[in-house]
Amino acid sequence: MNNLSEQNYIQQISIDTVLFGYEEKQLKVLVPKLDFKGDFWALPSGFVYQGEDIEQAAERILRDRTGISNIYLEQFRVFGKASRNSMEFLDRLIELNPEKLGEKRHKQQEYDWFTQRFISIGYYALVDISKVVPQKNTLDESIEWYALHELPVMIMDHRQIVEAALQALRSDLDEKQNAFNLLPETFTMKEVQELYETIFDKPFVRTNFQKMILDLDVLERLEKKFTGAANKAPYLYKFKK
Amino acid sequence: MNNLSEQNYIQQISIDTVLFGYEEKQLKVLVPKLDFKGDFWALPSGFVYQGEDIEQAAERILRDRTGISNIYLEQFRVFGKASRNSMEFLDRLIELNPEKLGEKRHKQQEYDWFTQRFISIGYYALVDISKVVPQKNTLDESIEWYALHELPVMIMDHRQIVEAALQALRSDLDEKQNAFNLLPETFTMKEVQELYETIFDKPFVRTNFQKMILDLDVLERLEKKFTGAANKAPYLYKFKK
DNA sequence: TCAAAAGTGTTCCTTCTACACCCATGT
DNA sequence: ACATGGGTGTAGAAGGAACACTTTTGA
Repeated sequence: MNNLSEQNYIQQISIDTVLFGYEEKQLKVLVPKLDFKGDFWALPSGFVYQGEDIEQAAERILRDRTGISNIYLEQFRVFGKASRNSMEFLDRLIELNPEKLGEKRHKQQEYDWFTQRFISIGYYALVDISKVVPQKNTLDESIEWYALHELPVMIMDHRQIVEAALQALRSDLDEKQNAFNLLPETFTMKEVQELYETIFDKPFVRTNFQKMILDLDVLERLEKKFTGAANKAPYLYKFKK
Repeated sequence: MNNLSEQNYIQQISIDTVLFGYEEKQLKVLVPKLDFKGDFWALPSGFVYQGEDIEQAAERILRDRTGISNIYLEQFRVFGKASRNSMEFLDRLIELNPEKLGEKRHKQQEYDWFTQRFISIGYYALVDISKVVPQKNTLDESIEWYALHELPVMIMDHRQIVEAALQALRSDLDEKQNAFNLLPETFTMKEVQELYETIFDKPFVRTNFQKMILDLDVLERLEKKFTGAANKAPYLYKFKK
């Protein structure tokens, strides 16, 4: 990778993405860990090329980490405090990794690039977690799904960004009916209910929930799913796209 | 004013503001007209200083045109298409104003600054229109309130920005109860109803509207307002801040 | 035939809508 | 007194919550 400041990026704008997945009755967020000493976790982020729509940039950033195109995306907020830069984080990174991050000339340029004040555009994304094979990029030591309640401590304001993304998801859900993007192709009503209960962190009454969802008229009923359990087989549904 | 590119602005980021006012049962938007030949209207816009929060920038831009601080502001969307630049507009401006916009050296720098691709952060703002004395800045020929349905043709995508702002206002209104920012300190229930009818472009039933608004529990009832008309005097209300 | 879970129907209650009614005001 | 517009109460409709009932499945 060339020096970042030489690449054709727009200055001082970053994209931060919060990719939500759903598994084992938990909302999860994909978080890479940086390949440096010191345990640094950071949301999948990146910059915008001069010739690129911001939405394309967000798609690209997520495609690089998931291998998936056409991820469901929503822009939810811009984080634009003047104090918003990564100097503190970078200084600590350098302090803990003196061998990797020497004082060479081009490193200084990278430092200058990264420590600028950045205005970050926040996107959240929803994906069928089973479709994702998380991909490390060159700076990652690892990349993992973390349950919302077990998120690692992240750099800068990334924790608040996740929180804001969750709020946005909750308030978008009724209108956009986008939660189904977190489920596989087909699913049972019980799975939908558990998903909603997870997102809103509250229980729903089974029978009323079923009516409420079916009244949305966005699901198509398929064949029954025989699980082998000694009870009535539930219908499978799929989301009418 | 110095050359823009020499000022301490963040590159390629602009703030576009849609300032709503309310008067004569109409929603109005404050739109300056540029002091050049050719009838160019543009939303109040500006750039972000390096040491400035984006919210501060939006406040500053509106304060410069209205003289008012503490305007009610909501960030509503980022416009970030790669094709989003003002080259077409600027070329026409220069073509029509050759005497003002010669080919001097520093003009070229201005040209280069302005024709960059810009990512614009959209804010809408709500204000008591009677408090505003619109202020031209150095580039304005005029600055006027235009009713939503009588907006002049604006440059670039500014018309779509207004449209998006209006959508955002409508969808925020229930949750944020921010419409009262468009009214004076005190107002009657009828005025509130007319405002809502204007914003949503649909009628409300008087008696039910009154109950609905009072149930919000955000208004304080004051003394009656005697208009001199031969009918019961309505109460005045003010917004519990 | 039983337990467990899924699907449907029914009752009850809250909320919303339409409208009747009364109240205040100046002529 | 009465015309006009403002404020409140109420009956009916609609929608949501709670729960009873039926169906399906494998043991």
